[in-house]
Amino acid sequence: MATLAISIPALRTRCSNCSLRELCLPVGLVPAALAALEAGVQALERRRKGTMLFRVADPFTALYAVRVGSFKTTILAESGREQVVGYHLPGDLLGLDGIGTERHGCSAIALEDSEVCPIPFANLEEIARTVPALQHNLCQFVAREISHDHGVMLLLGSRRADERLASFLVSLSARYFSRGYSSTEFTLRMTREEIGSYLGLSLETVSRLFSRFQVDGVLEVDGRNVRIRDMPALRLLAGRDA
Amino acid sequence: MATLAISIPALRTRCSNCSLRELCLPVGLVPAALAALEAGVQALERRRKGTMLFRVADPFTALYAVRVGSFKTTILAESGREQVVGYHLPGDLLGLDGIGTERHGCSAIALEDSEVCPIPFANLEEIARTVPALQHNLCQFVAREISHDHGVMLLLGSRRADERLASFLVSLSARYFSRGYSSTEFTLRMTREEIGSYLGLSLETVSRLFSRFQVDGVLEVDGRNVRIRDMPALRLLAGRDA
DNA sequence: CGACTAGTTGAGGCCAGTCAATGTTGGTGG
DNA sequence: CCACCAACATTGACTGGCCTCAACTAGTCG
Repeated sequence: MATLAISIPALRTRCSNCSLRELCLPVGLVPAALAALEAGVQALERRRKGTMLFRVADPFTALYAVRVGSFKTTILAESGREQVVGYHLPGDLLGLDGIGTERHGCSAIALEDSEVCPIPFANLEEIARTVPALQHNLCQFVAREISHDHGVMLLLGSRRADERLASFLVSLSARYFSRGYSSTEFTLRMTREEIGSYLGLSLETVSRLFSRFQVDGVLEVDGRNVRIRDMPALRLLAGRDA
Repeated sequence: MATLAISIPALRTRCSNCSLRELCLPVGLVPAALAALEAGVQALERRRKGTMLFRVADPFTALYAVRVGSFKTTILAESGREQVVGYHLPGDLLGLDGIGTERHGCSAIALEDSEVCPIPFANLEEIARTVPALQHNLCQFVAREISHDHGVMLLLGSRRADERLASFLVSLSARYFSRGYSSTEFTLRMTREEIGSYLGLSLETVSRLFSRFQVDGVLEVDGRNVRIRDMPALRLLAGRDA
């Protein structure tokens, strides 16, 4: 293609004009710091739907910022059973748990054709040495993941099935909203089985709940297209305890 | 007071001779870095059984290294329901999730009379700027917490009650062992209700399981004193899937 | 068109929660 | 010292929410 000469430089990551700047690692960095970060970030990488970005026990070399598309992260029990532990949208950072052990603790799989910015971790630490704000941001990102996981643990440990699904949808709604999309209408990128795995439920239970929510007038569901019709009711369900 | 002049230096934290050095933040630091870390660490703080070290939404100012005793960390659902999300032994770092939000995301409560080393976070970041190894260690600690939480999520999402309790005991056994204590005989510092809350089970179920494990010859249980009689069986139970 | 994947819905069973009674332990005050 | 109380723990009976198994439909792809 004649456009290739243009598209290659376009492929280079430019944190400074990235639309996700405010959601990603560069949050609040001054221009000089941004430039340093950019210098360490390589070209975008594409991943087709269903392919792996990294897998459990792979050596940890880089973090990945989701640019376009979405990913699930999964962990593997010794038994071979797999569980979804995360659902990642544009602006999210992937692979944070690898920092602790030098190896990835989970696998990341593209849920649709997607693009990520690989951020080599050695570079990142190097830059963080001279840019305290980046060091701070990095730690914050990692720590925020802990808070998030605690929320999921609360969900899995003490909520009923309908409350879990409601929480999942409310949280998803908020995440789409913060990315500039509709908070009431979106397309799920995961199967019922994957949602069930994430929420500690069987796929049949998830399916039944979608039906029930629709009958109750809380949702409009058409396959993976979801429209929230009664947000207060959904919030109530998500926030109440068992 | 004449003794005060003596007791104050005694109370000062000395990472360099701390018996927990290999489990705590100073892991692998060179002497010069250790000295810098020490300089920022304040006097030990004591907490009586049942008292709080910090509570949800408190401003985050410091990390705490457990020196003696044990703590539970709990989070609060909007409904007021409380769930235990962590069980912390000597050498563990408390409060990591506060880094992300400037406020503590959970409460820490002493399960027995305990002592902690408060590590002011502002100091820590300052030191980390000049001691890259410390910056690296800090990030690693935070990230390892994520891996740990993922393990708990797997437990809560896809394991049966007996598998959860077995996993809890195996993990506890390993943690005591790495601290130089017996891996087969220890005293639980949590009530059945707290264990249940951590594992997403009712206190009655936990109690019944302890009884069943005893009947099966896997454990010897006397209140909170536990002796593991058949470690392979316990591991088998912990590692198998539902 | 057949094979396959994803999703929906029904029937039945079991695991674990709830409710309740009782036992045990440790602390407190008369 | 003992009575009393509260917190913790154990055990039984019952129930119900969710899982499992299974059948059927719709959409997709070679």
